[in-house]
Amino acid sequence: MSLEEVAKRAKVGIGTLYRRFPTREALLAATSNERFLSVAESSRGRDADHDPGNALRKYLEELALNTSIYQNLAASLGTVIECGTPGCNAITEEGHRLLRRAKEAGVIRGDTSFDDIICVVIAISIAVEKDRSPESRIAHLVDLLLNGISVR
Amino acid sequence: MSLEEVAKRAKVGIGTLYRRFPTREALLAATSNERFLSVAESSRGRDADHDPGNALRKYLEELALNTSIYQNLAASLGTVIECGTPGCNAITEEGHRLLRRAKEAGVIRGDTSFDDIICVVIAISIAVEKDRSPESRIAHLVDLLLNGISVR
DNA sequence: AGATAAATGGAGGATTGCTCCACTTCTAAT
DNA sequence: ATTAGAAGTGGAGCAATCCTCCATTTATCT
Repeated sequence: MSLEEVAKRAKVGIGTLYRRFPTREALLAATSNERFLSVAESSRGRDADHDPGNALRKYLEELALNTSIYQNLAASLGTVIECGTPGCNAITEEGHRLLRRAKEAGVIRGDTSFDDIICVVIAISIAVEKDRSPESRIAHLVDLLLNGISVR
Repeated sequence: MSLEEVAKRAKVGIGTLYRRFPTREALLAATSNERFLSVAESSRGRDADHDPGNALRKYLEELALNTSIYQNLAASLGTVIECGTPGCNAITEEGHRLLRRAKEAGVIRGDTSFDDIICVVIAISIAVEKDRSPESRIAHLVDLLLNGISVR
């Protein structure tokens, strides 16, 4: 979808669109803001049950699901997530928090970074972007991330 | 890099470029053909030592490394790899073979598909695309894929 | 040589991104 | 109510790129 088309549908001029959202990423971030806020919020609620491993798993699944909804969001997630909207900040903070707690609880390897995780969420989102109901595939891929493909 | 620029540097007209490589992916595939052939070949040689787990690991590392070399190849790897050049076919066949052997040897989960693996190779390649010497980061991410982020 | 086939180059239409500035609307001070 | 200045808006238009189409050149065959 071209930005001219976006402007037309929003019934504003292309100049106005560019002033409000200087980059495509800014527009995507704004579009996903509430969605991201709600992912972060429901994750915060879940953590109350003191199961850091499961909380992390659910967070990853929901983030991947919400990232795969808008075409082309997945590929730019790395940039989008750094653009400072409340939703992006909430997602980032919550991710770091979950990772820290999971490490403290000893259920996650110490050498795992938030970047590692975002990298895999991007991959999962790209992979399922065209699926109609991607939930089960996402669950499978998140499971691969958590447990690896090796037999235990 | 625009395709006009590619044509100019190759000293052919833009029409000729398009006839020989109808899509960007075809051009990328042709560019990477020898590289992919050599990855597949060295992987075949390695398998002689009857360590399927290690052979798979090396294959993944080399594929990710060679995919991250050309800017923008990573994001289209899924399409590129299906385009039928000898290199792409060799990579695909070798990947399936390694996966089958590793499963037979009981070192890889049965529910892991070749698509799952390409998906993660894409992610890894995108993540390290801008790194100067990505080898160690690739090794880390491949290790995450193989062993998961959970503590064992 | 002449006819036919194959390959080539690049002009040009279409799309999209993005800037710039003439114009409109709002704000607030008198 | 008037008006000067600030803030906001719209869209014309340039630049970049993609890709098609066909006049021309080059190769091949008899």
